[in-house]
Amino acid sequence: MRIATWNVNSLNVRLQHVLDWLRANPVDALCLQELKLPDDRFPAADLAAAGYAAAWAGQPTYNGVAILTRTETVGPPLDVLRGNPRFEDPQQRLITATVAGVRLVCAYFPNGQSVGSDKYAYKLAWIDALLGWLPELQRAHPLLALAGDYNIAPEDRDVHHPAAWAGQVLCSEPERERFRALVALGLIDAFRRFDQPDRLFSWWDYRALGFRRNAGLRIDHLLLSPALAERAVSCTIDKAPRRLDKPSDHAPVVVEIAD
DNA sequence: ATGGCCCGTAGAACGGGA
Repeated sequence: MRIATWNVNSLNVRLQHVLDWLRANPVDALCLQELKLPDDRFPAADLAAAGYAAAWAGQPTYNGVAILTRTETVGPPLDVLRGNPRFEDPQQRLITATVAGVRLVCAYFPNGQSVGSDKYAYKLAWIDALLGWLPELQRAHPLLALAGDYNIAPEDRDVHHPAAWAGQVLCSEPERERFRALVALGLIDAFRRFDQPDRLFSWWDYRALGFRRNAGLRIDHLLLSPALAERAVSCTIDKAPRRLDKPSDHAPVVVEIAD
């Protein structure tokens, strides 16, 4: 099966890009972040017509996450859970479902704005709460995937200009420590299991010709439990949608898992 | 050198993103 994650920066604006991408890349599960629409405006009918069922958690203006599943191959998302049961949060940033036996967590980590800000403190607390919840999930689900926009570039090689980003939000040591804490729980960064080109990122700033200059960061990740990681056969970042008119600033990340 | 865009809500700018 193939699992993908993509921050679409408004599903309303990007619906056609998602439909086009799914037609060309009929993954079995697609995690979406930054829907930026309330639940009653989620385009379930358009996705169903394209062969995808969905579970979503939206809100007006900000955040919002969804898990799409290819009905023909894996059926609808099962046992859907919104949010983290250990963290009361009005911001819709987490949705979990079972897809073909895999417990799939779709996450939109907080951005954090700037180191030392209130939003940064919220980011760290949010991640700590996720770290608190994951062991329970791991015990119940040997096949576990944590997919999404982490808003963390784990290492300097995930940053186009490490010196300029040193200590800044997305690259600060407390954030990177938490990424390593996720790995220390026993989760594996699917992307780094394989040979990858240098300077391949998943996000590029809209400003200053960021994509043209490849001024990007790798902040969208798929962490897999060992039982899943040992079955992974590839992990790729698809830059093609970033070249379209009115693109999302993020590219999809795809992992293929052997049967 | 600096800052450079995009989205939603609004009904003009502004908060937020990263």
